[in-house]
Amino acid sequence: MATDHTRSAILTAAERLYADRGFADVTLRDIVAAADVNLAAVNYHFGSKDELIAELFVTRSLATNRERLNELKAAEEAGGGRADIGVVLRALVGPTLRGCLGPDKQRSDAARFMIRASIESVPPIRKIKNREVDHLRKFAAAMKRALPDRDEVDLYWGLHFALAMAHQTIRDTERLTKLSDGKCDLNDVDAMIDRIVSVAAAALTANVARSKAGLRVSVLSAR
Amino acid sequence: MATDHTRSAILTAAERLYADRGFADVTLRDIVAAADVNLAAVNYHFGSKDELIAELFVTRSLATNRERLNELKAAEEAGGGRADIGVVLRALVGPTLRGCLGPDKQRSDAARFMIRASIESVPPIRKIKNREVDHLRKFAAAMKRALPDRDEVDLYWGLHFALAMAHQTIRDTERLTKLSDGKCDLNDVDAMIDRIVSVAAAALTANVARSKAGLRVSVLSAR
DNA sequence: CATAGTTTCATACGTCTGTTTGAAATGCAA
DNA sequence: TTGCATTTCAAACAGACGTATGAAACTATG
Repeated sequence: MATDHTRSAILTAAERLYADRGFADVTLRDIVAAADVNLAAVNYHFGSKDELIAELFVTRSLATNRERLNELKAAEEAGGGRADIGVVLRALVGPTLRGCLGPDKQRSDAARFMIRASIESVPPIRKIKNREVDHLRKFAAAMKRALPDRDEVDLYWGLHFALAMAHQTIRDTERLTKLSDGKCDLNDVDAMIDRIVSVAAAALTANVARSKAGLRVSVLSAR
Repeated sequence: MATDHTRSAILTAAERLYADRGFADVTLRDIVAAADVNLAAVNYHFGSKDELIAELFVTRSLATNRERLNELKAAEEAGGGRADIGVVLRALVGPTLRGCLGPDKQRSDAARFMIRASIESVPPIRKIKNREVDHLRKFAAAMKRALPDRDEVDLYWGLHFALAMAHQTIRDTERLTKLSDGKCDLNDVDAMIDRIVSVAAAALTANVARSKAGLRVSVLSAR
């Protein structure tokens, strides 16, 4: 009651299980067993399984977005209303990557839960997820401020690619580890963030002098 | 019998449904309804649901890998045993991207099925998927031949990022379309492949003159 | 045509799912 | 304590799932 122990035990257990095993493989009975509460407690406290998932998602979604925007805002204020493109991208992918791969177990569950949610499309989440676009628009705007001369479409692609690299890196660490025989160090989170940000930033800045057509042709001609 | 109509109808319907809606949401009853065959036909022809999925995956996996390797081989032979890095990356991501987003409906189902399979980790597939690493090793080797001076670890990351951008682009076309208000054209598949390949290639070549440390610091200092 | 082998079909089985129920337990105010 | 509201609990529910069964329909060989 005071802290509603049962309720939060369910949330914690559910988040961890969903993060570890995905939505499809986890049943309410798994969750209540992990939380050590009665089966009916879920429906009593949350109404339904879907509402439990939805609550988990909105909570974490708001937290992630807040963290990203704080980092962005701090950077832009420090730069007098404009931040370097690398810093903008870092604010975008940093929180999630640090969360997923950092040492904090609770944060890791939370971040990995969000990755699952962004991949496995479960009905209660799908409805809410549209808001994410509004959130990303703020980053697109910051990127535009960082690179005012850059074609808008390039910026959207850059943002898209940055998120793609971050998500795939979290989701499929196993394959990269195997492929590289462990040479790609996935424990050094900061180095990894640097790598992703620098690739995305390079894609947006390296050839700003060249024309778009020139870039295209140089690749096309290699076919 | 002659063509085993029932068997192939099941395969076709299953592939389309799994591609559209994912593994979790599709039941055998959905599949047999779409294929217009009897429920028991699945177990009669394939043994079990898992074996059906496995057959689907193995078939498509082999086909994709063959297509990629053909493209790589042709390019390397044309270049006297060595292909430009852009061409190697194109052979890696091209077949899947063209398959998923191209006009051919059957191919699109097949490619999108493979994307689902690479994301939603269902037991019958997980076991087989380890072979993919062996397949990717061949591309890592080709990349090494294209860029012999480049640090091995950078190449693995580059390969990883190229696949990441390709997969995310296929999986989440909706978000990018919304974010860009339709300005990012996802129908022009070739332009999209160019974009992904050029970003990945740029990440691997643009700063070959600079030291790795230099690149890192330039980004780190922007924090 | 008759017969053996293959394929289809309706139907049912057992299990697992999310949800509901009504009683028991608990906490707290008067 | 008594009384009332909240929370827990064991048990059961209806429905959906993958799978199994045995009879019917079909195909093709002798």
